[in-house]
Amino acid sequence: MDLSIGEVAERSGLSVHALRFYEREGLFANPVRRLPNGRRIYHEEDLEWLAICTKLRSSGMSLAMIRQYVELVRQGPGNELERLELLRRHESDVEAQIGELREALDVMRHKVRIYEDHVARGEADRLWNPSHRDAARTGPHQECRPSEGA
Amino acid sequence: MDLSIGEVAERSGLSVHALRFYEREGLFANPVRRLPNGRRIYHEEDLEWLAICTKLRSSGMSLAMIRQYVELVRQGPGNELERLELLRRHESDVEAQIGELREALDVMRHKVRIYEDHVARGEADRLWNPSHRDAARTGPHQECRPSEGA
DNA sequence: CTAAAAGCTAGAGTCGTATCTAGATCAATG
DNA sequence: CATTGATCTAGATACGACTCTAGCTTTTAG
Repeated sequence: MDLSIGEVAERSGLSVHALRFYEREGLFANPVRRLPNGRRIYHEEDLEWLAICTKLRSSGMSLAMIRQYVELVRQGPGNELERLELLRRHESDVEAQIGELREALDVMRHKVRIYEDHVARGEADRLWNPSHRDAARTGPHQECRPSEGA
Repeated sequence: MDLSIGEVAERSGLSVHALRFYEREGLFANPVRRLPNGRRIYHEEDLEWLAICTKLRSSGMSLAMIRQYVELVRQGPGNELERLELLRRHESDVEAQIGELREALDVMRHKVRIYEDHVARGEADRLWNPSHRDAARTGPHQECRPSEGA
């Protein structure tokens, strides 16, 4: 029924340190209660909440933003539009992130293909080496140009 | 022809501080030369290289990994397979990142839809508020469950 | 000629997100 | 009962990636 910090750490994947840290940072939806001896007690709902937090974290939501969200939730009903706005804001952040990643991926795939071609043809050593700038002028330079990559 | 650190900063989007920092960290493909008075001089190739670096950075490649790559490039021809391996490694990192982001996006879209529905129906205040745990037992709880989100 | 702007170095500070340490207490086990 | 392990607090430390400061020299504009 009641969970110790150690159990929650194990089941949430967060360290006990991180759990105490999250608590100090005000990231728990409901306040963490204590046993008479001062030890923290958690419940299943806390684990569920932590699962949400780690999902949001994994999408790059900052602890500060999670805290804003938690604060809205703790204020109780009536601010759903604000919560919605916050989520939508992060949603578009994540979409932008994905866009950037995909772009970088394209660049890298292009690089990889160039290397593969040249390695396959045994011509690898004709790739431009930017530390020998001359090569860029005298030989073919398939490297280190923004259009082609290094 | 020759570019000052200020010009490079402006055109690369990096600060002059960051440029000096990158240099200390060994992230330049060719060593940064100096004028007799000690000032750094850069060239177009450096800008091109920086553009690549910022692209890699934007996909989350660490400076350490960029440095590894630079070192391979500086060693000259012969290690193309290592470069390839490094790029492929990061490529799959990025793919994994995109996967995580998409997952988180799904979760959030689900949350957003729940909020929208309830707000639209004027039933927003029946969403579960995790700081009043009773509500989770007495009323309908469409919130803060890992399956449904908060 | 002077004042502002740009550059230099070495090193300190910042921010976010944890993680670890020391020293104390409490709980469970042989 | 004594050890071991879990927990507590407060505060220190780490790490990545910058960012800024102080104090000095050089360049440029008026």
